[in-house]
Amino acid sequence: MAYWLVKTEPSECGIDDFAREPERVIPWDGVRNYQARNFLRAMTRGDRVFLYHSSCQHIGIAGIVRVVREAYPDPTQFDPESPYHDPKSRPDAPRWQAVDMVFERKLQPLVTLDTIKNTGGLSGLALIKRGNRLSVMPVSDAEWQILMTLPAPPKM
DNA sequence: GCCAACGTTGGC
DNA sequence: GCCAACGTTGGC
Repeated sequence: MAYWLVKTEPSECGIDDFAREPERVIPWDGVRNYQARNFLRAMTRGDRVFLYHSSCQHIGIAGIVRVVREAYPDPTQFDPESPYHDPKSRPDAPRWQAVDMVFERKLQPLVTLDTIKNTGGLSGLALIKRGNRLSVMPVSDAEWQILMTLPAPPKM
């Protein structure tokens, strides 16, 4: 089993969208970056995934979801109505993949970006590398353990 | 809203 | 294959 981190804007699909219907299977689609796609392909059933909220008021890791279906062709790439439509992708050679996720738990309080940046042992996280834009990335066992055992973020 | 950093595109 | 232009990401 492996660990991952995915970014999302909570206004699109945040941890509360998972928590609201804990049994619901939510497709993780719309990834349109090759490196991120390759990480999606590497996910296996049962992998745990940090859900990171970006571009919002409370930036940070807001919860954990779990992979329940491994990579399959992302249907949105073939849907002309979808904002993720990719006219260059062909059904016999799909470019993009999706996985399915379910809710596992929220992290309260959320692990803020500031905490992540200022905690030892996390400097290898792609999330905090300079200018990083990767929306799906691996998290090592050690990094996962650190993030799961963090004390409450320090008062500023 | 700003803007730095980045990935992709397309002309050559 | 190069690389400038462009659109997007994402923190601030």
